[in-house]
Amino acid sequence: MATIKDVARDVGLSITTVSRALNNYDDVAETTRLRVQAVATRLDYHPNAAARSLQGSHTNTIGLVIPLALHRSYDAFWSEFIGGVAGTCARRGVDLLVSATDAPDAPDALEQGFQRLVRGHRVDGLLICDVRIADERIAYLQKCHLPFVAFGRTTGACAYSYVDVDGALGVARAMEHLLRLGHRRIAYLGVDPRFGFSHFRLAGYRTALTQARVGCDETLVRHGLAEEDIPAALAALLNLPDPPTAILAAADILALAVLRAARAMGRAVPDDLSLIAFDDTLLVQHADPSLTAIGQPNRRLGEEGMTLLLERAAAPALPPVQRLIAPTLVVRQSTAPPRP
Amino acid sequence: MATIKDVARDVGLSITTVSRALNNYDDVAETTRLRVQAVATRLDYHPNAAARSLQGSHTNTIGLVIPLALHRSYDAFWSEFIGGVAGTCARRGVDLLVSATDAPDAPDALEQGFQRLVRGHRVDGLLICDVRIADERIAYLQKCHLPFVAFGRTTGACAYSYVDVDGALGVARAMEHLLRLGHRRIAYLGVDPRFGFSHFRLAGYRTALTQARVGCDETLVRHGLAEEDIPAALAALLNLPDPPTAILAAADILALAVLRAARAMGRAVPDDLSLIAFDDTLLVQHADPSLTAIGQPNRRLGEEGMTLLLERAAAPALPPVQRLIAPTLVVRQSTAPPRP
DNA sequence: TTGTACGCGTTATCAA
DNA sequence: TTGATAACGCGTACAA
Repeated sequence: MATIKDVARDVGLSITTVSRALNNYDDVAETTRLRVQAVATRLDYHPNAAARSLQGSHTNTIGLVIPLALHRSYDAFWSEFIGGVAGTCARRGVDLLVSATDAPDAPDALEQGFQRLVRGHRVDGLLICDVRIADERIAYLQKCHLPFVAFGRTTGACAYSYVDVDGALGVARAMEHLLRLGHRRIAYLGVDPRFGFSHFRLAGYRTALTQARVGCDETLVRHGLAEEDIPAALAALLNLPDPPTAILAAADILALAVLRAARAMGRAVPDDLSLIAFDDTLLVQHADPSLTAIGQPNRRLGEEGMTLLLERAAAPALPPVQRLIAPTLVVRQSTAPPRP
Repeated sequence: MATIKDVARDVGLSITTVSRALNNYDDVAETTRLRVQAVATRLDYHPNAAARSLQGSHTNTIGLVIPLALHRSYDAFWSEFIGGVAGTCARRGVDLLVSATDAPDAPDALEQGFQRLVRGHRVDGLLICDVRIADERIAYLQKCHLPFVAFGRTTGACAYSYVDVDGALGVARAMEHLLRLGHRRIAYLGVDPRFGFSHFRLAGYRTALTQARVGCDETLVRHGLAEEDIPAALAALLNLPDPPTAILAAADILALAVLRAARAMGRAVPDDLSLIAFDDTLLVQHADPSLTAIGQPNRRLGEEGMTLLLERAAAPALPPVQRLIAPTLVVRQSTAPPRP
């Protein structure tokens, strides 16, 4: 592979001049620049990235930290998100280093690969995903003074940049839809609230009921659920003295499980029971009946996160930006007024 | 950030000794090694990756090239595949550089980012995805003498390493299942056969019929289809004088469209029409009736590809390995004997 | 067993 | 406008 030295020898100039010619310095004769460029092209010269980052102070590389055990690995979320991230990098000509590390609440999470990235000067900035409501990586990165953007947010107020879905707003819109239809007994089924997104969705549910002056009946709230817990949870809800007429399932997989369980129990959706899903995936769209759902723009989340990060990597002094993306409610066939 | 020089000064030894102590050379006193390690830890020293790759001849980094426009972005394929790739890298301590480039048949595909990786010495090896039946990247990489593994394969016989799904075998198993049920008129619906996977699935269909001495009726074959073409294609097939009794849809999205179109035309699956999908996604499993499908282990594909590549990056002289992964047929509710 | 000296490919500083 | 030289951090012949 040709180095700058080969080019210099071939064109009969010093290494210095070649470097400046190729980097568009303005103190080099135009004819010289042309000669140099011609030779560089002929020799198929490309600057060595390692030498560049060793000499300069930046690497032209950004790190993306994703969980090793991909939750939501069953749907298109990560495909779309990573597509957005990688596409943005490609357009800007930055390289993308992907590091899959253990879940951030694992005992030695900080010891994992992602520390290699920051301490080995591998990257100019980091986009960290799967942020938990308490996440020690935030403090660590702040201490390192490495530009970073979080996808997701902690609960504490803290001055760092993040992009996140406004889960509470999404839930609020869903609740508003149900309330307007006339529902007053609305149950909430969710996954582990230690996941940031789960936490904020649940919070949104409670807020929405309070603001609507309906009041939040905690017997209608079940979280920490997995798909297989749904039949029992639904049965318990429907056997209450004053059972819910609508259900908000804060993950698409849970919603589908509710649909199946309801059918097995002889309840029709939406006639006997309205149902809304969070996560507007193909699964939800293809269900029968198709489900009313809260959707988020996965690809755009990746794009926004990376755009924000690239700005900050270029100008680390920029103030933090905290951007909440509003989800959309898509009304389909699974919601209707409650039985009179 | 601490460099090796800081460690050397602090421990009162030369840079050389520190380097050897940390890299486990055996010509350094054990007590010295311990002292050095203690100081390195205390100073939070981590070797600079750029300096290492500049000095040595390798980068400890592997490149993954994915299409910029992710086909199959609607399902979990890329999530799972990338998860397998990234997990394997993480376990081996190699960094993963992801490059999203335009589709390989774009006019300037080779000019895209992925050339930066190979010519800028950014990586020790490359895993390229979305390989077409004719793909100029193969020849280019061979010329560069850069270790690489393809996910997917070209049609021409060529000595390079690849991992791919044995699409023909998958289809053969599906056909066998249908033939055993008694079907003789089996239609094939597929996407653009310029995609390698699509090409081999179609080939498997023809081979299976020939081997079963049923003969391949080309009027039952439609390819280059998208989801929206399905209603018309199905109508045309069912209006044939001797219509098919079973359909093999070589992509899950197509299969679901067939299911909907059949229902709209008043045909019951599987009573009037048997249906098999290729790609055993959640969508297919949750369909009603659930679909018999050919599945591939997406995560394992990523793991196998990266494992193969890491072997070759470590020992470039290793002979090429071409590994075909056998898909699995999962029989569900959408297949039954034809009406008598 | 340890230290000296050099080179990897590049850009920046300074002198010509 | 151009060139000689140093520096980035590390590994490694070779010498001590």
